[in-house]
Amino acid sequence: MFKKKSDKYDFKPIAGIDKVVHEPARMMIIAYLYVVESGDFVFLMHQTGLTKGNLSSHLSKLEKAGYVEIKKEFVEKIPRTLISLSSAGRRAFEEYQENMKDILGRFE
Amino acid sequence: MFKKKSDKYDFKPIAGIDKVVHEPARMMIIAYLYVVESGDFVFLMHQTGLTKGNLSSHLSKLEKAGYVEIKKEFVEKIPRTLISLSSAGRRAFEEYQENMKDILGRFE
DNA sequence: TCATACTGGTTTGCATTGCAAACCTATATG
DNA sequence: CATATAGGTTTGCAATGCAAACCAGTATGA
Repeated sequence: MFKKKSDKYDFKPIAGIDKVVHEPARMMIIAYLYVVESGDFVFLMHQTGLTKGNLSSHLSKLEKAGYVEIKKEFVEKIPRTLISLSSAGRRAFEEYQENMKDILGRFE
Repeated sequence: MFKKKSDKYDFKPIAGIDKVVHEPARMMIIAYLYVVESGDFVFLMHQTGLTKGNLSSHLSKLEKAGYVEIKKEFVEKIPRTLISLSSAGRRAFEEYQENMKDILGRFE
């Protein structure tokens, strides 16, 4: 997304940051999924500290962006929502990291 | 803001990110002011690519947070708005950088 | 001289968020 | 069978980001 050899004092690229990832609540979700590969709804709720309503809507947003895959399965008649990062989500998060590091690196 | 020796897989601190700095438009503004010490309204408008309405409201928000100081002076009868980062703003930005680097550093 | 345009902003209005409370459905429990 | 609990989704609201509309002062020009 950013140019490789960007002008050190051109900060306009900051405006192009991926807001789906940038939002802290979603960043937490993505960060967890990035390291654990897959987690269920309740796990994510506890790890992130988000309320369930909040978590639910952020997951919807991530799903609409194509960043997570949501599979609902039944375990002993109890529904279980399994969430995992899609390859697009993984890529988006890695790009986000690069962009942020690029920006932050300019102040050293 | 974050603990020094944070658990590598505890991402809750992400939720504590300073949203005043985190918002891309304001991050641009702060980034410029961080390196140039002081700039006027028109300069910031061009450097950030923000519309003036947008810039104006973000500056108000930064001022209310105590992150910038705004001085209005007259130069040859023409009003000139000079904006500079306050020490609190400078500190906030540095803390933000540390926090983000801490987080991003966990995925290497 | 009065209108017209430009510069430098601020305010207003709207569409989009993030958030939690309220709600829904299904299973367990007294 | 009432009531609680688990696992989510939907609803309602307050706060945001954004640009269009507005406003004041200065220069231009017929």
